[in-house]
Amino acid sequence: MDDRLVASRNDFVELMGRAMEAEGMPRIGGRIVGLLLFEGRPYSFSELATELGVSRGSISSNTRLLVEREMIAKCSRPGDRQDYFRVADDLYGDLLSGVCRRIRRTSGDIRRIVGELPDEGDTPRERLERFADFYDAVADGIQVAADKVRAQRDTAA
Amino acid sequence: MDDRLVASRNDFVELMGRAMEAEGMPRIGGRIVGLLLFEGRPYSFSELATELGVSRGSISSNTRLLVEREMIAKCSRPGDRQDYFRVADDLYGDLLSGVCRRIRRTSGDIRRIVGELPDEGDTPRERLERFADFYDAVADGIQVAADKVRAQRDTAA
DNA sequence: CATTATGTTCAGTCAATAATGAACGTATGC
DNA sequence: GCATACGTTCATTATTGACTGAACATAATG
Repeated sequence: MDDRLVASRNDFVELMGRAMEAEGMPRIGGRIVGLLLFEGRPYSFSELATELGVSRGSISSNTRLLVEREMIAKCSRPGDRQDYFRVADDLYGDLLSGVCRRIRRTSGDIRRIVGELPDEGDTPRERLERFADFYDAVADGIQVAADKVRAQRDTAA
Repeated sequence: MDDRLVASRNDFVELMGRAMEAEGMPRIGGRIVGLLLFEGRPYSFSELATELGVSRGSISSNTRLLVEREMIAKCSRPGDRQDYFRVADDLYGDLLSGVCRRIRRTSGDIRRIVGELPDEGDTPRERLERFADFYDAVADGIQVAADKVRAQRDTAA
């Protein structure tokens, strides 16, 4: 393979690793997604381990995590015992939905706390409600974006 | 202070601590913001340390970080040497702008890598461009939300 | 049945970084 | 000038969580 292409690929894989890390997930998870995205074809379990130079244990736990979050999908091939992985059909939409869910969980937590505030006295009820509203507004916005992405994909297909 | 109110406050402070941690910032930073938001009044440097039960060193580094990110603001009082802190006027908008900036940086990184791909041959150019487009679309959406939040605040005031 | 391929689990290691607290510089008030 | 209050810095400690690799379970293959 072209040297420059390899260099680009490594850059991209590392970039995705760091981006994933910033989202609070293991770096290797991002590397896996990056590799699959860059190459645009399924990779086998062992291929992932050798290509990324990480332990099989890491591949096992990270692919499981990524499949759970629907960022990649497991697929198999007739006459081949290995597990293969590819990027999920709706990777973009699912990325957004995940962010969305996290935000809504936080807003829900805030509202739960507000609900337990004493009724009388000087409480921060209104301030906290506005804060929760803010979170929900952001989640709404992202949800719209996710729907848009899905619509676009469905039209293209 | 009412016991239940104290309990709620601790819950909220801890919630903000964890939320901030999820955003890749120190937990204490979130606790500071949570306390200021809940109480709705400025707190002095020492108050923050004693109230949150953390070292003065932590208060120093975390308030600096939060001021840099414009999530809180330093304010002073005539005839008082202490530093006081309050939530920033545009906390919400700045939170969103921060997220936005991070996303655009990633999309820029992707486009830089795409720009260095060899011209000919089978390259993932189009795939990666679509990925960068996705990131930008999300950033656009968040930017809109941030503007909306600012507009709302300016009307209310 | 022995061997090999495959993926999982988990105890231990390692690295990143948050938090502490003592030492320090500076300013204030007595 | 002395004592005190305030905030910063930085070396050290503690914590967290990713990663490894060996042991394991399972299934295919000859």
